[in-house]
Formats: sequence, structure tokens, C-alpha cells
Amino acid sequence: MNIYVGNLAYETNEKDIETAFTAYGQVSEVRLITDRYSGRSKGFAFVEMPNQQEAEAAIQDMNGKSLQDRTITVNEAKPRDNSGQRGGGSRSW
DNA sequence: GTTGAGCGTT
Repeated sequence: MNIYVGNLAYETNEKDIETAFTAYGQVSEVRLITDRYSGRSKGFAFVEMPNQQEAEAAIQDMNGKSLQDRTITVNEAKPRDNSGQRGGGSRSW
């Protein structure tokens, strides 16, 4: 299950998220979203957990919790929008 | 500071 983690502090790293979520179960991958043009954190991240029940437990327990003085939002991630799809260079012409 | 980008075939 893909999990969305929002309202993170800029000081938060993938290791912090991984440590926080691995406590509830197995974490397959952690992706801290950073701005591609500035290299800074966007303030949210995604966590992938192979076990659904552990993922739900992590979501329910982590949602609304405070991490580094920031109340984070945790819920199931939505599929990516068109924003991440390749095609910046118009190739469809 | 709130839903993921890789510029060319993973």
C-alpha cells in the first residue's frame, strides 16, 4: 500500500520516516519528495508498505501525530497526477 | 510550506 505523509518539517529525512513507519511493520520504500529545481524538501513524502494491515495500522496511528514540532498528515496515497508523467518535451507532434 | 519529474526507453 502506498502511504502519503504530509505536513513534514524540512528537516525531516527519509531515515526518520523509515524509522517511524518500520516500527509498525515492514517498509518497502520511502520516498521523500524534494523540489527538483531547488533541491529542497517539499514537505511531504510517500511510504510503500507491502503489508496492508500494517500499513493501515501505521496510517491510523501516525495520522495526526507530531513529528519534529509538525503535525503530520498520514493517509493512503492517491495515484500520481499528470504532473509526473514524462512529456515535458513535446514529442506528440 | 499538503499527493511523487525522468527530457528520452525504465
